[in-house]
Amino acid sequence: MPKHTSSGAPKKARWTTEKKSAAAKKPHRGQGGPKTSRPAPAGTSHVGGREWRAPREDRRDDRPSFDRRDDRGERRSFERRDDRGDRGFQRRDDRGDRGFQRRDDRGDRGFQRRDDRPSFERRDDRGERRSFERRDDRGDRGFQRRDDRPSFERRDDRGERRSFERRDDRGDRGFQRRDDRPSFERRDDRGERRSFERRDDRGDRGFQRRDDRPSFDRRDDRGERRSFERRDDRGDRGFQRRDDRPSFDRRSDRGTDRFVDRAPVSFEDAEVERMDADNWTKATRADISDGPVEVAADNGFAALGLPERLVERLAREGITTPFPIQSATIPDALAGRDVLGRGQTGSGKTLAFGLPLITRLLQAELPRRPRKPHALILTPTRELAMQISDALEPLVHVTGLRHKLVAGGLSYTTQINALNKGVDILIATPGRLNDLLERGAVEMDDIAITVLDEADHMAEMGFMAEITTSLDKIPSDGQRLLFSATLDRGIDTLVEKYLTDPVTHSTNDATASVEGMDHHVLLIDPQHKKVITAEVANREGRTVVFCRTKLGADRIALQLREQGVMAAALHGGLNQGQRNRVLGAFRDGTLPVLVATDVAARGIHVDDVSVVLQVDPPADHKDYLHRSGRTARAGDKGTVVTLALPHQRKTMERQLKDAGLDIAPVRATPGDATLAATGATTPSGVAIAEDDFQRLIAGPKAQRRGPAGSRGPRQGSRGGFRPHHGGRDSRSDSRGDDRRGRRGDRAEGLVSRWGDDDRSGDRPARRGARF
DNA sequence: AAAAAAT
Repeated sequence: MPKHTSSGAPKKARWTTEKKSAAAKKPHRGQGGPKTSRPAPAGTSHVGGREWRAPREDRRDDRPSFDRRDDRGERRSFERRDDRGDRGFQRRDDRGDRGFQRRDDRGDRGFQRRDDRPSFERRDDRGERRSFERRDDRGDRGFQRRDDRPSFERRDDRGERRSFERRDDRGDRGFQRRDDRPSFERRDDRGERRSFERRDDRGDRGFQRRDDRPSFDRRDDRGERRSFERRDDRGDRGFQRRDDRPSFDRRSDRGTDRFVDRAPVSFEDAEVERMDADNWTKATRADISDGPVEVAADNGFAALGLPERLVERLAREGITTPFPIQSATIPDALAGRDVLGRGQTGSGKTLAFGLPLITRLLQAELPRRPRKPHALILTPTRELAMQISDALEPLVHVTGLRHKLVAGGLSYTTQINALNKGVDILIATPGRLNDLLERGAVEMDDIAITVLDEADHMAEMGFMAEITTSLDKIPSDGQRLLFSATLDRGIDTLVEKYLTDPVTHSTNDATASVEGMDHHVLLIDPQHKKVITAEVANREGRTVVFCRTKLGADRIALQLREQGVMAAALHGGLNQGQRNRVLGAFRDGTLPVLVATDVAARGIHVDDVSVVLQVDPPADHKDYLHRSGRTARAGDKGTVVTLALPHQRKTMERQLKDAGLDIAPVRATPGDATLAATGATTPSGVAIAEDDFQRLIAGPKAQRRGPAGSRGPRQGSRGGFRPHHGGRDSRSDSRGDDRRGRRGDRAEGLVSRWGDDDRSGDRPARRGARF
């Protein structure tokens, strides 16, 4: 029915394609139009006036695992108990609260929920309530899973057994889960410890908390000091665990055996690695103890109607003049309108949606409620989610709001705990978000603002089903912001389904982003690819090499190292710890060449990438623009080199045209002048020692024990990776009081350095670029 | 093909 909910645009090409493929995979389910009717009035401020959605049924059914845990209380520490009692009450309140409204609401949501459960009623209800998409989605997912999985080789192996049961009785999952996840318990332990530590910290932070103590909790969520304390605690925790539940330890150890090919063999190693990964947002805490900052009378952000606190915080970093995309979208977004924003790569889209989002939440003064965030920012990759989280952190911080990063590869515990405590802004990747939704750890009832970053990418096949799963749970009267450097028709389905009377802001043409760049398309012979790649990559400054596959990335990185160019691969086949370390090292400057799949194609900001080298041509012109956009950020210069084999020439020419570039491919051979013109030089040819490389990207366990194979001679705690103390380079920190000093010390790991260098005020050239 | 959840 509601096919014409929103403005015009009746094209359904994408939809059809998607439908087709879904139907092909899952023949038993019919097709249906997009559901979600959006009765919502357009363009009004929803946030303030919005009623709280009646949550739903008792959680008990939905989240057996939690209840179970509660029941099991024995092991719980004291803190835990307090915690529990606390939570118990809250929950009950919640429930009671809902009592009345729930009924109204039930038709709406209560049932949906039930669908997730294995119960019978569900079937009855489902037919109607359930959107078709949802079903397709589900079937789809089942299939996709299988197809998709191969790439996650490891998981495949691991999941083998499970996949059986899983698939057949997905609804049953609740039960299996119980058996399956001993590790949660362990994590519970971790959680406990944290609350312990928290206490110690409390005194520490008394000051900042006065307002409504966002900092305390937020920090807690982020585990900021964890890396710090962890060290002291480590042994401790080990013991506790052993005493408490040896059986679980054993089990999980067994579990990690499946990671045969990887360094961490023990559970502890894996866990430490996880924690490390989860740890890296932490270093970016803003320091609010700094004195007030002059906000110039002509501050452009103030003029846009943003609150003083935000304006001041931005000014503190030298950000006083909004970029075009920001000037264009912020007023409309502040007014509560749905926005489609297209701004060139590196043009500050994060702030364009981040600032109005924060502002509106601030104005709305929504009560913070467990598991019910008020805003959601969805991104296609974990790294991007982290980057956004870090970029917004200081702004969220000064407004007393809380945000939380919810993404795969990071600990569930911190995420769930944070959600339970109440979070305003959720920054998420689709998979983990859906996971947490299924677990009942997060609910969308109170989401008032939704942002889709890289929206066109999210609208592509592989993502669509997953994001609609989440988006369908969001009240339809909220505000929605879709952003990307390339917004094409692919997003029509999304726009139609989820946006109401959107305003489109397109600053420049999508191709304007390429202006600061030199583009070279080199026609080469296959046998020269390896050498030419090395020559182009061997230069001053940072280089990002893009290739099509994960194996390709690994191989090319290896080949580069063999030729004397220090390079490391970044792709989704690595665990999060590895991903973080590699990207951290690249941001850091310790790794000059990053060889990445398209995981790094969008949104990732690294300063001073001088060259983007595309060893494999991009899939389409949009990818060309996004990949290229890793260089020449925020007005900087950059070079883009694309290698094309003879048979790829035509494709490349078309892409260049579509991208609006007037570039002709030129022939190139190793050592040739064309190459030199791009800054290429001949590498030493002396292979980089594997040890040196490993040290560069080694995880914390390698620090303690050495690499998996040669774990004999100890390499001191200063293996280059984690200069825990000292080793602080001179970068950054235009403002440094003792507090920052402390933070710097403990945040020195490569991993936890995200926005750090970006954030320093002494790099005017790139000011604001990280946003 | 990649990405996004894997206890």
